[in-house]
Amino acid sequence: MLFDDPEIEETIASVLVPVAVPGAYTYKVPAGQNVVPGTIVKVPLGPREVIGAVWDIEPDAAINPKKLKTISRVYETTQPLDKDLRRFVDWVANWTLGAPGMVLRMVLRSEEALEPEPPVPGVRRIEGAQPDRQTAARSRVLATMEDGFAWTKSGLAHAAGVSSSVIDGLIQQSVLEVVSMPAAPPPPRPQLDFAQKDLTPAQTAAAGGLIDSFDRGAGVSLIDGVTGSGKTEVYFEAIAEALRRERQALVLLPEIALTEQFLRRFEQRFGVYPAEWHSEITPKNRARVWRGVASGDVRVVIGARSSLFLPFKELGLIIVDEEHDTAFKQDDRVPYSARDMAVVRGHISGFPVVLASATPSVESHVNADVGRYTLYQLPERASGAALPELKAIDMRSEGPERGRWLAPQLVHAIKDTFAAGDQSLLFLNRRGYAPLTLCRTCGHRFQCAHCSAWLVEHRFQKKLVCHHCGHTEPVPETCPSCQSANSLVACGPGVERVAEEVSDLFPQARTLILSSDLPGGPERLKREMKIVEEGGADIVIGTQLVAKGHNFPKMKLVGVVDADLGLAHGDPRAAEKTFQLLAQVTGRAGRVTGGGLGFLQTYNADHPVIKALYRGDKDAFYKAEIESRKVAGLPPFGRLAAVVVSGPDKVFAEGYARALARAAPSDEAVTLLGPAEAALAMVRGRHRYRLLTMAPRQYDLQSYLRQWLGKGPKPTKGLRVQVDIDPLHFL
DNA sequence: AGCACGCCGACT
DNA sequence: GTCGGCGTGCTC
Repeated sequence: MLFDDPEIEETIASVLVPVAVPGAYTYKVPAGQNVVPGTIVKVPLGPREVIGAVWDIEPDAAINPKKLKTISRVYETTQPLDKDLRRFVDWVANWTLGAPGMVLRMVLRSEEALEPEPPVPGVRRIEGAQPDRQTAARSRVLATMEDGFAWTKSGLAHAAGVSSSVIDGLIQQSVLEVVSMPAAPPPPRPQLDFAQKDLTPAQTAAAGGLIDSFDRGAGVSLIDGVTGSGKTEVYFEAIAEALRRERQALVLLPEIALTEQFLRRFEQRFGVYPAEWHSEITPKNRARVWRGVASGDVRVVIGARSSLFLPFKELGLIIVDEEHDTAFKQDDRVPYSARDMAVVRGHISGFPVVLASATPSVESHVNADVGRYTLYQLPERASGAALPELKAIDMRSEGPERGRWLAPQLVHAIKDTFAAGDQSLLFLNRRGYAPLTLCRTCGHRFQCAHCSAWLVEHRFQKKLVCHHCGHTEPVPETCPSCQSANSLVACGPGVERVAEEVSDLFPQARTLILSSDLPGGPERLKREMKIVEEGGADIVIGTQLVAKGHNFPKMKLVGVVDADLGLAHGDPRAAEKTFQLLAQVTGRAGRVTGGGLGFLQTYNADHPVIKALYRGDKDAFYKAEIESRKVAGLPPFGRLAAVVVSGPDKVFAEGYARALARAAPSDEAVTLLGPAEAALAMVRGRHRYRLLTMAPRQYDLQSYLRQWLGKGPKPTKGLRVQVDIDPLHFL
C-alpha cells in the first residue's frame, strides 16, 4: 500500500485557517492527494474542523512533526484560489494588521458553495396515468404539464394556481413521479447593446476615456458628476467594455438599500439582471453566485463591500459607486475600506478601477488633483434640467419667531411649491421631537442611564430615547428631580417638531415624516418612500435617509432646516461629511423637471462649507478643506487618531472618545475611526495624534480609556488601529 | 454540591 | 473565531 511505503515521504502544506493568528498552520497532506497553493481544504483545528486554503506547499515548517495533523478533505470540484486573489488576501492582511486567515475567511464565506450544486427535485407526468377523480385543480395541473417537461413542485403549483398538496396528491396516486432535475442552467449573459442610451457629449467623453483606460491596465478613474448627471450610464459603458474583453465586472455599492433600483437600471441597459451579493442573500443563492463567479458563468456582480472578496475567475473591472460613502469601511473583524482595497485589487490584477460620486471624498479629490487618478467631470444634468438654485437664509436676521423653526422665506417657498402642485422636502438630520428635554422649574435634563447622551423625546412613541445606545424610558408626568407637574419643556427641533409646525402652517397639505424610527418598521418606510416617489405627499420631512437611493421626481423644493448641524462636531471629517450630505440632499430639488429651489437655514452663512454649497462651487469647498487640513499641519487625508470602537463596550468607548475630542487642542482633533485606522498610522509613522485603545480584550476598554484620559501609563502592546491613508503609497 | 458566567489561552 | 478549562460567586 502506498502510504505504508517508507520510501514515500509525507508531504506537508501550510494552510490558512480562520483564526486570528499571524500566519498559516502546517498540515500533512493525505497520501495520494494533490494540493497546490490555493486549494481549498478542510482541516482539523482543536476540537473542530474548519475550512481553509493551502497557502504554500512544502514549507520549511518549524513545527514538531509529531504535532502535525492531516488535511481531512480536499475540495476537488472547486478551482484553487488564483495567485492574484492570494496576493490580495495577503496584502489586505498586511495593510489592516489583521490575520491572513481572517481575511481568507471573507473569501470562503459560503461553505455550501464548495459542494457541487445539488440536483433539484422535480415532478414529471407518468405517461397515460390518470387520477382516480378528476378535480378542477387536478386538471389545471395536468393541463399545465401538457408540454411533457419536468417541473419543480413549487413552480408547478404556482403556474397551475393550486396548492402544493394537490401535487402531492397526484404523486401519491402515481400520476406524477418525482425526478431529479438538472441544476439551473448558467444565467444568461448581459447583452452588450440591448438598449444603449444616447449620451450627452460629457458622458460620451467620460465613457470613451474609461474604455481607453483598459489598454493601460491598472489605473483609477474618478467620475465626479453632479446628481442627475448620469454617472451610471457612463460606467455602464465601462462594464460593456469589460464584457467585450471577456472579463467579469464588479459594482460595489455602499448599502443594500441601493441595490434594488440598480438592478432595474442594469436590466434596462443590458437586458438581464446582474448577480447580487450582500449579507441578506439567502445561503442557496449565495452559494450559486459564489460558484458562478468562480466558474465564470456570472459576468457581472453588484454587491456590498464583501463582494470584493469573491473568487472571480477573470475579473477585469471594479466600479465603486458613491465612493465617498463611509459604509465602505468595515469596522469590525478585519477593518478595511472596500474602496481602497478595490484600488488595490485592480492594481494587483492589472485592471481599471472606477470611483464615482457626486461629492468625492477629499482624498480621492486630492488623488485626482495630483494626477494619480484620472478625473472625469460631469458638471451638468443628463436630462438637460438646470441645477437647483440654492440660497442661504441667515437665521440671525431672517429667522422665524421664537418657538418656530422655519424662516418666513422658506415658508413662502413651500407655499408656492404646494400651490403649484409640486413637492417640498424639509431636511433635518435629527430624529424625534426635540433633542433635549428639561424641567423649566429646576433645570433637570434627561440623560441616559447607560451613557452620558441626552434623551430625545419621541412624541409618536411617547418615549424618551437614547440615540446613542438605544435605551428608552417612558416620558414621566412629573419632573424626576423636583416633582413639579407639567414642567417639562422641549428644546430645539427634531423632525417630529418640524412636522408639527408644517401641519400647523399647511393643514390642507399631505405631510409625511421619513425617519428610521417611525412605528411600522422598514416595511412602512418602504411604502412611504413609494408614496413620496409617486407624488402622494406634498411636504416631506426627512432625516438623512432621504439623502440617497430613492428618486423623487416631483420634488421641486428642498429646505435644510439646520445646515449647521454636524459642522460643530469634534470629528475632523465633520465639514466633509456635512458638505456631502447637504449636496446630496439639495441635489434632489428639480432633479427630473429642473427649476429646483433649495434653502439652507444657517447661523454661519460665511462658513466655507455653507458658502460652497449655496454658490454651487464644489471646488471652493475642496480648496478650503484641503487648506484647513494644511493649516493644522496635516496631510489632506490621513488625519487621525482613533478609538477602537466595537463590541459591547462601544457605548462607553465612544463616550470617552468624545470627551477626549473635546479636551483635545483644536489642531489635534480626534476622529472616531474603526479599529485599524489609527494603529497603522502609528506603525507607519504617518499619524499625528494617537490614542488608542488597546484593548487586548474588549472588557478592558472602559478602564483603559479612563486610565489614559487620567494620564495613566501609555499602552505598549495590543494596539489595534487603522489609518485613512492612501494605500497606493504602499503598492 | 452544582452550575452559570466570565476570563483566558490554545488552536498546526 | 471558537472551544474547553478553570476560578468565582450564587442558588437549590
